[in-house]
Amino acid sequence: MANGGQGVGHFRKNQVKRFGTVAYIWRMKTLKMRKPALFSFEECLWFLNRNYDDCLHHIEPGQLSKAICINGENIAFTLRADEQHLLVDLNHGGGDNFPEAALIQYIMEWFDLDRDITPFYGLLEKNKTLGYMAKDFAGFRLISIHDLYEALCWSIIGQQINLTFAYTLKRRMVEQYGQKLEVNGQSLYIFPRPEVLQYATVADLRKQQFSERKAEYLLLVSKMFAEGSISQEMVRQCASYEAQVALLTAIRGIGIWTANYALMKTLKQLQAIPYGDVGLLNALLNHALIKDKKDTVGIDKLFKRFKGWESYLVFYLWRSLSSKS
DNA sequence: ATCCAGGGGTCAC
DNA sequence: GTGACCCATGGA
Repeated sequence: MANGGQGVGHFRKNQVKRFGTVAYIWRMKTLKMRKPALFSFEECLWFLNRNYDDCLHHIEPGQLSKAICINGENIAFTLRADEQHLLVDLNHGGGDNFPEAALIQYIMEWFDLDRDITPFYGLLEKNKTLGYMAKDFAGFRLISIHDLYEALCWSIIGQQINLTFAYTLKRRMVEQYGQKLEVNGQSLYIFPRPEVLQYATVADLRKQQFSERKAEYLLLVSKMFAEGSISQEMVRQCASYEAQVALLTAIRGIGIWTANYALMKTLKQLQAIPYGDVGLLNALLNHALIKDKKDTVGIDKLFKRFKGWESYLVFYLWRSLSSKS
């Protein structure tokens, strides 16, 4: 936690709010985190808000709200930014031992704030075709998914269907099996725990329009996480990146794409490339960096120049698929 | 209607 | 290890 320790909290106000017949009282507190160089909150916020309906956060102009579970406790927060800081408004259901340090750490990891991405920008600027990204996408960061289970479920959901539908499926799953926090009149959801989802049936998920296979994959992964036959720590402790890929792809439903996606988004293995990803391939075609979708030679050639920053290149290429117009 | 979507398993060779 | 085939369903 490089900058995280600088979080300075102070009470802002006390509020009483009513939801139905129940009144909740909570304190609002604002933490300040210094923004690192080459970080743009606006750029990340825009990406999170692209054209999709993500049920795991709520966005309003200039701010981003999310519910998470820290140390077994469900909390919610809202992120804003000023010139030099990220501002974190805490919404908390009670108790004086708010896990501030853990929340700051969460945000640091969410937007990859601990990383000096100067070397990546050096590589970008050297590239004739992609150099524009250093300017157009300045401050964009690898936005992570903290929980490996969630990342794997999300990538299984997203296999071979369009993203709009994928987000629809995720919302159905999360609204049925996840937890909901009502904050400032807004519903914020937390991704389901495997201990809960493991008891769903294929038929349950089929009703939500998951395919039979996907339902099987999701339930298998849920059972494995619930019983501990796979865990984030287990993957983290693998001796090598290759061993991590092997451990994950040994699970039915997790292929090379899914494994790399999860390793990139959760463990931030920057050498992870989600091979075969249609978005990646389309971005490469758009930039005329490959001849066709089978041009693996062209892909290898490009990524070789971005050694150690492959995931960042993938993420920036994905970013290039959506335009702000 | 037709092709595509941020794939993966299975099976033949 | 490579390639053909199937799965399933919404979007454009």
